[in-house]
Amino acid sequence: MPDIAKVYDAKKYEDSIYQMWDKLGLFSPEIDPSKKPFTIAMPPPNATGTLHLGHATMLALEDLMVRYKRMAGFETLWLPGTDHAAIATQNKVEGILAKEHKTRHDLGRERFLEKVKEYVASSQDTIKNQVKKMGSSCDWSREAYTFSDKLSFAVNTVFKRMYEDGLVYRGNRIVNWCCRCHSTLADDEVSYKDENGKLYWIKYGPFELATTRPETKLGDTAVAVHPDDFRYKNLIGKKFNILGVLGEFEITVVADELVDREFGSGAVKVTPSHSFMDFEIAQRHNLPFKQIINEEGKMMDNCGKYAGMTTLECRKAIVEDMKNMGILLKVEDYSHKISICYRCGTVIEPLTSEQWFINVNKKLSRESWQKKDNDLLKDLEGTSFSLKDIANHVVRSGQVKIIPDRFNNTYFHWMENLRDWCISRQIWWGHRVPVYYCHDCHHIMVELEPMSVCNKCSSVNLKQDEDTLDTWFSSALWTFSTLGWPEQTQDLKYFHPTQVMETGYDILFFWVARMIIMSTYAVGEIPFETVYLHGLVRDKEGRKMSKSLGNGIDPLDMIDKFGADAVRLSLLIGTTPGNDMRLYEEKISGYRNFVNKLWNAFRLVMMICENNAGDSANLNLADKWIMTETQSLVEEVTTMLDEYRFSDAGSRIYDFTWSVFCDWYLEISKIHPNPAVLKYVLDIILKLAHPFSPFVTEAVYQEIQGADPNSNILMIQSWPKPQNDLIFAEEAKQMETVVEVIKEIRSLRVQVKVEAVRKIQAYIYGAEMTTALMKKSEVIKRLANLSELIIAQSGQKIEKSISKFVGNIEIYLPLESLVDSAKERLRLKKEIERLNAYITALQLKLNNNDFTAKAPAHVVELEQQKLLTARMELNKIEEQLKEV
RNA sequence: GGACGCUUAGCUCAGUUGGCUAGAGCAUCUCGUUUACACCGAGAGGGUCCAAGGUUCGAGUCCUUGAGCGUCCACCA
Repeated sequence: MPDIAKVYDAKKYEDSIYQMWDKLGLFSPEIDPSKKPFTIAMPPPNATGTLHLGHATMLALEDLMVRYKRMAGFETLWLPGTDHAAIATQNKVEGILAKEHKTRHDLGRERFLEKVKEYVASSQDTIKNQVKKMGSSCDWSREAYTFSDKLSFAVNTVFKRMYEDGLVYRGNRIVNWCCRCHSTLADDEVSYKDENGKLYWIKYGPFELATTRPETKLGDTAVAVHPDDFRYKNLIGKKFNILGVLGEFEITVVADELVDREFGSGAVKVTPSHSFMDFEIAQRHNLPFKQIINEEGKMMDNCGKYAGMTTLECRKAIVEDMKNMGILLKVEDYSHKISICYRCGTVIEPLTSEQWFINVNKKLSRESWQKKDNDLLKDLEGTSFSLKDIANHVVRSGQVKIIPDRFNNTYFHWMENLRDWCISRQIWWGHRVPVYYCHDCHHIMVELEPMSVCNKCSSVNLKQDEDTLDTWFSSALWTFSTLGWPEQTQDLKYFHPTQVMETGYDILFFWVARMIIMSTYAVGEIPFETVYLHGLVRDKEGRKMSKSLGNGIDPLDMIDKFGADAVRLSLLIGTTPGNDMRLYEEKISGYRNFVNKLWNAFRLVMMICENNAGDSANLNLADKWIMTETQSLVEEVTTMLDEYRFSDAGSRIYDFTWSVFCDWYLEISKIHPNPAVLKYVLDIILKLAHPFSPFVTEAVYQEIQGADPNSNILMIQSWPKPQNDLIFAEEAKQMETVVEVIKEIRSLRVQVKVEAVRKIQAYIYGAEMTTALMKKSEVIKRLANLSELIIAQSGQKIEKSISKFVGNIEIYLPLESLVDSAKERLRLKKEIERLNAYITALQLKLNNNDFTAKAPAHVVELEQQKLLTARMELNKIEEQLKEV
């Protein structure tokens, strides 16, 4: 073996192995109706992004599932792609322009978009190559991009259909406005942060009331109180002239349940145009709307001397003026949460604006939902349903299963409280709203393709809507737009609905929920059967990784340092769905060690096989044991993978490989080699481990085959099945005893401080295990470092020795010179003490009639067995104590 | 204000319908280079499983309450 390195060199293998798989076209499935498909639509990373640990986690998990299913015989499609990431990308390019002291307005819409396109094109390959670095076996021939012509067509198609169904509408309503991004945001694109602000108490006509935003007073049109609030009952319905900083203005007093009597004075000033709650109250009570803040976040012309100020400047000025007028009663410290933009952190300005919305409550008929012959509406009563109803139903009825299931509640809660989804954005980078306005006849047209002539009056004086669509609108179509929809392609028919959607729980709402809404509506199918949610990767202290903290780990650095397999394993093992995980270098290096262990196991197997002829027919005790262990390994790992218990499956393989195969079977093989068995077990390990660590397993698989021109590829081998004819329960048990005996001798040696190099004698009285022990006497001798081993069924106690009893088996190490009788007696007494406590506990349990009557028979039997064994050991020790 | 999660060895975490003298990796200590691997081997120490109640023959596991930490959601101006 001179040519195979002692240390596995990930760099030497990973890229070339990936290229080999790719070149052979192994990532692309065939459409084969005789086989079941397994499909995952990869959550598309931002086209201009770089790989972070969230991506790495996602890729490791999905590649694991996909590789497993591929080997298990499914036609497996993992469809990759990128997202145009409207706001995020536009912000990036604007940032670049800012360095040249330019804004997008300096360039104009067209040139700016050119620039973004260029930028995307130049950076798109980066993320793609990084995805490949992880070993992702995704089908690049079907790669998609949310802003490609095909997917844009799908976007327009859905928009048009929704418009025709009355689900998309244009309305002047209150929206979240980010002044920096200069755009609306959906409700869930708003984050919150704590702020230590002030609560201002104002004299307000007959009221005294508290507000955090005195500047909005300029837009007040009402005061609201709780309908049952006796303090204000006689004021309800009346109108008052309020003294304000710009003179008097009129308000109406309305009663609304939304008002909290406990807060402040129980009276709220109502600013319909700049507060969600106030907007709702105003709508209910037909109150006038008065917009005072514009889209730049500045006070409008109707604000007199305050016009042109930012809201904060205005707040300062108004507070000062109110103080001077004597209508500011007091100012209290007040900490509360303010809403900020999730992209840039700017404070959100709620304002009313003309926007496009998706109506989530409008009901459509049963027929319009049932587009396909499937179970979509199964067990659903009623004749018409809203987007919300159906999205709720498919999860409630179990058609879409969320792992872990506690996220069901979160999902339902969100869905039930969902308000109409504002989908128009005032940024330029994104799918332009496919609506055209005729300036001559005022006809409004929703079109799939760009149009230039009014289809009603033939005027060419048309203008397309300036706005673009929320980036999540296009990603919501991801599972089907990527398969060719609205065309009824073979891909769509075969691969949709997809089987698994794997993503972080942080985008359950942004994305997962919206995919369910869009797929059920547009295709009439659920988008996926199972949602597997992974947690966030945190640092060793449990903190979020961030640039400012400098605690981020770059997965690419880690791949460079430890190899992709090690990175994958560190993200797969020791983690549970839906829970955050911690990652740090020591963890990754630990799995790098495992990868190397596997590599060296292969080297040893090769060495042994080179020097020994195969003798597969004749299985010895150890062979039968490892065969038996291997069968249960296969069975358990398969079950765990089927149950999405990836961490369990991974650690099971890890433990078997290291602690069973390497520590025992390989050591035994140095004495009693059986090449056929060695190769068989190694082959199983490679197959089972392949979905977790594809590179090293494939590298080994290829090395084993050497220069064979017809060599096989591990990636497409069949997943192993447990073979009943290779299970030898009796022999496995015997071998376990042999292992235990060796462990005990080793332990005894250290206890009495026999130098490691010194070979000693041992007597073993094996009782019913004698034959088995004899068969493996050579192994015991070598692994326990013995000079001489005497095995008998039974015999005399050996004086001046240290002893240990494994059930009925007696072990003596005659070490006259080393045995300190006093110490040995003490050791034995301690053993007796421990055993006595144990036996007492067991007896107590077994003497309890309730236990024997109520516990299952096998549990009782197990406890009895334990007692029997403990008693045997106790007897032996007590006898031995006399000899010392 | 609601909902959820976490709390198990010094550290990071497993522990699947209750059956556990509670496990792993890292770290620590002792010893070690015989045909793979020092990215290694052998052995050892280390835990009232957050607290208090309850259900049960039996609780790390189920229920109730509480504490600490964390996350998400919501129209408290």
